[in-house]
Amino acid sequence: MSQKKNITFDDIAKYTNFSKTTISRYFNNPDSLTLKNQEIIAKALEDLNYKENKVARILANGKTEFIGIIIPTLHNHYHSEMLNQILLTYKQFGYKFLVFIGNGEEETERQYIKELLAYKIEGLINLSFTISSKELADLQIPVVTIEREDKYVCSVNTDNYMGGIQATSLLAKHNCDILIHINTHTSPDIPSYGRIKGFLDICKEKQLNHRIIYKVLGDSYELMQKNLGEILNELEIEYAGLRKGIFISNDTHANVLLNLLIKKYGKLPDDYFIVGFDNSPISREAVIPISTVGQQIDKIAFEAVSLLVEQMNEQKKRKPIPLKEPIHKVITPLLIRRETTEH
Amino acid sequence: MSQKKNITFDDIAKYTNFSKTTISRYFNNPDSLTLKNQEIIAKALEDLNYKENKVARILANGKTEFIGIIIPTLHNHYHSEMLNQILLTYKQFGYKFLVFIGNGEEETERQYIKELLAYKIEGLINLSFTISSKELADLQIPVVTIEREDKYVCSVNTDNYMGGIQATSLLAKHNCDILIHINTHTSPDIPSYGRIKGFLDICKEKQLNHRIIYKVLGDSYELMQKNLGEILNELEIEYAGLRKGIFISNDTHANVLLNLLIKKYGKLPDDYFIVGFDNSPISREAVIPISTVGQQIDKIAFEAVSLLVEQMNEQKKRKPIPLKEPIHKVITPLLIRRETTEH
DNA sequence: TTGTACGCGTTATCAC
DNA sequence: GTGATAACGCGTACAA
Repeated sequence: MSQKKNITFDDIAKYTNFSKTTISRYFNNPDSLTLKNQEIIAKALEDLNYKENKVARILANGKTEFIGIIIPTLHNHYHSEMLNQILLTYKQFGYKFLVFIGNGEEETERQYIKELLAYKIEGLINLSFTISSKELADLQIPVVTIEREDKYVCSVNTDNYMGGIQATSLLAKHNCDILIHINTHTSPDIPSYGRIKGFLDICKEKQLNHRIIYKVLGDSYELMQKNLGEILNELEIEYAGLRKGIFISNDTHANVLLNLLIKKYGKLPDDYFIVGFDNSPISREAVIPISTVGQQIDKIAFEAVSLLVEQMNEQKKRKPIPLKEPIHKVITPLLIRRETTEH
Repeated sequence: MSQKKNITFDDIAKYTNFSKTTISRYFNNPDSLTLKNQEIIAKALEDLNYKENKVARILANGKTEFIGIIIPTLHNHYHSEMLNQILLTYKQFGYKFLVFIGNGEEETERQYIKELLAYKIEGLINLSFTISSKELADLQIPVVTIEREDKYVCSVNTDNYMGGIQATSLLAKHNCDILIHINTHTSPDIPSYGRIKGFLDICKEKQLNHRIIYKVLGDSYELMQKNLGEILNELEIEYAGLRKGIFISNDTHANVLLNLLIKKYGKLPDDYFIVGFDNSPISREAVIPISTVGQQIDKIAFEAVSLLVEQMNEQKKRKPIPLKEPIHKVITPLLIRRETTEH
């Protein structure tokens, strides 16, 4: 009925008395046609209401312009904003994104990667942490990881070490008697380990009294409250009367800690100084705006796609020269001072 | 060099002395082969390290299994969580998602849709509000919209009217002297208009003293603070000494309002009752957990994809029967009582 | 159960 | 500047 078949180059060729080849050239190298003929074809496209079919083009020239993304989740602001910024690069680079949520399930993610390869993605951006960089490197397509183990593949990461230094230095500047870092145990292979190292290095360099509390705080708000409540009780006893500088794993945790203090004291006590990490919305939206170390997500995303595009372009050459060593880019974080350190 | 060409059905056919057809059948209808031959082919796939090429399959059978998504932004929790839940449906339905961030730019979004059509998406999910449902209906592919004007296309929306009723009833139950709804002006075509209507209907039904304040609160935290500060000042004067029940457009705004009150009084005054909307993380993470109306994002996402899948399946039949009328599904919101109403 | 031949809608190569 | 023809890799009547 009205379900007329799609218009193809053949139809246009017949309609205009050109050959398919010429129609193709109209799209890919219009200058090789006379202006007049360009107009004729342009009109034919209008008349017949032609719609391009990039699937056929892919099969013919092998370029999908697809980038695959594996991301563990979108539940937290960091990940959703990163995806946001990655997707926005379409405007600059023209690559389309096929997105999968990995959820930390290794076998599932392996399956997703297989599916992505079946769709002939030209490159992969991986934010998930389950699959080793060795395995990713074996995929034989350009790969860029963000903020995860990256020994064998290209990556873009925040300069976590610098972040740790910034946060710790800020606390040190306030003459805290004890500097405390609250975090989970982290492997030195993971970029975020740098935060711990930065904290330790500054403390040692300045010979500051310090302590690291390793604890898994949990996924739910209730668990975080419980666990941080316990930590807080301990700190209150152990360091009563001392100026406490606390550098905590992220802003969500910082906010929980802050709320516990506010509930107990009605305000942030003068002997507490808190710095979070991420510059996530909660850090501004908290009752008392929280000082934090901001990751430049837009830059990270842009660099990741750039790095991938470079490699994908290399792949398209007749004799691609593979990278000898993976490239690791590092983006400086920004220290943001708010009221939890400047009261 | 090591860049040997991709293995195709032809290679496997030669290797196994079957025909291409048989190899194809191995994938699409394995039971039509003897078990022994299945094993032979399976082994050959291993030996040659075959990787499937779905692009070629698309060209041959026309099924891309692509769904396009246009989403205005991922900056707020509602949108990123919706995308999250939509992407997760891959496990159930197998459709892959091509995602574009529209950013509210009409012409850009039109461009994105064109690109999606060129990749032969089988259906489109639109969360953006710029392009009219009339225009979307003309695309000639199944479309489902979420929480936007939907006159001419299928949609899934929260039952905003019910949400308005829930929030207002909760405030009414607390014997507020004045019920206030703070929102931006909303067209009756938009689902969220139901919140306003629900508020009004309950107020009229119960003959409650009420007022709606229409105001654009702004995008930045600072602007919201300023605008809500002004509104609050006015309320404090106008309704001094009265029990004020405030139903406000969303949890972010509710939190700003709450923080303003806490800063002024050190606690939430007894004569204030606040209900937000969305059940976004901030509503639990606020100093005083905020009562809110929670949208069931997981259900909305699932229903949206289901609805789309049904239509896409219909399209694949020999004689697709188009829907006479667009289907509009409605998901009930959940009232969540927290401390801003239960103090 | 298996094979032959052709189609899907482009691009690439080589002619003219 | 333009055209004929062969890829690209798989699905599918139809035939055997």
